[in-house]
Amino acid sequence: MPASEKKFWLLKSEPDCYSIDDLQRDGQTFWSGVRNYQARNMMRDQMRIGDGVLFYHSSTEPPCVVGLAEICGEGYPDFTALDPDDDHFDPRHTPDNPIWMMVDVRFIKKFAEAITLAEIKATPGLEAMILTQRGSRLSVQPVTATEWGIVTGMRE
DNA sequence: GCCAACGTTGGC
DNA sequence: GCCAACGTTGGC
Repeated sequence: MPASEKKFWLLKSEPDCYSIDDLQRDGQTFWSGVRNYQARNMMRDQMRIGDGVLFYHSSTEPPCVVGLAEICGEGYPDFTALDPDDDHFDPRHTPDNPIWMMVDVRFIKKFAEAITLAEIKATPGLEAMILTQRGSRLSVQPVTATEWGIVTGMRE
């Protein structure tokens, strides 16, 4: 796709649940279990194959961006919502009326040294990143092309 | 483990 | 449709 159409995202995951090492091992995965409407809407309406992804580990010490990935499959119903035994089961979600969506994500690289949240907060140009905003809990966040350039440039 | 911030739920 | 109560997230 033309560079101007490429979008960028930050995806949070608790590494105990699914880490960058898991993604490196698997090559690609489905980004299931998102149960927030704002995040759902972005996955359903805006993510396109080839979009860039900052892979972020949350609830770690320190929390950090640990590598890069890309969108390799566009929004489709999250089948984990159908499974009563799954933590993310939602009885309102049915095959005919799906509520929750997921995308596919492909591994690109793991940083030799993770970029900590503190480092990001201290970097000029990243003051407006959603990640650095107080109280920001969104697990799927848009990242501007400028922010993407600055963050990825920190480990080149 | 604490707790601020936020999203969701449900009574009215 | 308001809003208090509740549950969750996630940095610290």
